[in-house]
Amino acid sequence: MTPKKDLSGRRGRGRPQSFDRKEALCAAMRLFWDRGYEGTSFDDLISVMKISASSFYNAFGSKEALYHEVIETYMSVAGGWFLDVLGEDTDTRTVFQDLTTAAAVEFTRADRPAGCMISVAATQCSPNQNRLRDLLASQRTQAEGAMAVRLQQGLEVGDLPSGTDIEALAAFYGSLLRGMAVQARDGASQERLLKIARIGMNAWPKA
Amino acid sequence: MTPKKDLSGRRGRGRPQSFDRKEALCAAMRLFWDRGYEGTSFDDLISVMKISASSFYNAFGSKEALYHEVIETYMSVAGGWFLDVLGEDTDTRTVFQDLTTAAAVEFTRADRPAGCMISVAATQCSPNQNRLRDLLASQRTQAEGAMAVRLQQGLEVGDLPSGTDIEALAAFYGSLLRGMAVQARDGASQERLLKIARIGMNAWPKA
DNA sequence: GGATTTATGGAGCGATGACACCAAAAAAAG
DNA sequence: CTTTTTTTGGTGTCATCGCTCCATAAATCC
Repeated sequence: MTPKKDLSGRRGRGRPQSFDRKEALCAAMRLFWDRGYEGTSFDDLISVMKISASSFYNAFGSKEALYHEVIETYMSVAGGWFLDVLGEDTDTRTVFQDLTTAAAVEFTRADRPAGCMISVAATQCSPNQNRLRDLLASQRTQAEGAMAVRLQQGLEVGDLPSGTDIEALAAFYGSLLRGMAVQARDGASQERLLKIARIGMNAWPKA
Repeated sequence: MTPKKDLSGRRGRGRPQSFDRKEALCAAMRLFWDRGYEGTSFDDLISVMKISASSFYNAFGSKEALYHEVIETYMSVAGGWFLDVLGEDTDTRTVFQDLTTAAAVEFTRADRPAGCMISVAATQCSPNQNRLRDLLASQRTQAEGAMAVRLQQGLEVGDLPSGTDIEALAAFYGSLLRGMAVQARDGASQERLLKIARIGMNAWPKA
């Protein structure tokens, strides 16, 4: 019988929100991106979001609910390049070349935390956070699935040698991207990542 | 003027330790490996180590000191295969082929947590743990350095085309291994990792 | 205007985190 | 034996965690 509070920030009757929901969400994203879920404390969150504890729960429900929203935001904003590149209208090899070089660039942007928020998140965590870990793992798997789909198209069009193991190739590029994300977190430069990307393309199947 | 308590478990005068230090260390390793530093609570630790809080501090000093010991243990025990393979007396390509396939095997052993404890650790963490994060990052860098050394030897012996960018190649295989470690954590099978390893060897420089 | 609805500020809560203290226990040294 | 040294069990501490409650403020609806 809970009336299911509306958290989406719609305008209506009562007192209006005194902060910008999207801004707060982005601030939270940066912090989660940098420190991970467990490494980000509640107090630090409301501090960078510039809201009070009550406003926080009123607007976002809970730390975990906020994190879910942040992931969605990340996927559509900061991680949007991924699906964009996969959707490019060129041959399959060029798509993956662009994918790896774009990763090198995106993982080392000065205005954002290094690496990919999803790739490096919650590979180890306390048992309380197992649900979150599984969610992130499934996001990673989905990303790989999207690559596999594009590769499959390439196979059908003849961009790849028939008999190519699509799943394996997707897994390879998935591994490479995740590894690059970790390297970026460890401080690797863009040039370094670009070199890795270039070498990674040498593994592209020969005709 | 602190007398610097001896924590190494030597035998001497007083009451003897009622537990096996190495066993406790290995139990701690498994837990840290599985859950990471911040994800592992003190109470869980002393529980799997089967010792009391006092014994814990008496024998290991602190949670962080224990973690450092665990890392050393990991490097010499569970991660020993890495330097072993790098030290193999064969041509450079075979060494790296063995390295990637060994990683696929070691990352998916049924008797241990999946992936590499160092590769997947503390890429995101709270500011309190920045020192630990930097330590782990430097361990990862060192591992890559060891690969670079072996590649350089290969270059000098003629196993690699002259002009090969050694640092970049080491970075590539470093990325690949880290990515494989994350995949393993996400539940990838050994077969899958072996395929990734095989594809990764296609990136090996052509003469 | 008053009633209603929603957001805010501030104080505080229970649980858990890592750790400290101390008296008792168990060994070697004399 | 006594003394000395070290480990152990049990309890307590202090900070932080994520979260809740409540009175008040600010908007809309009638």
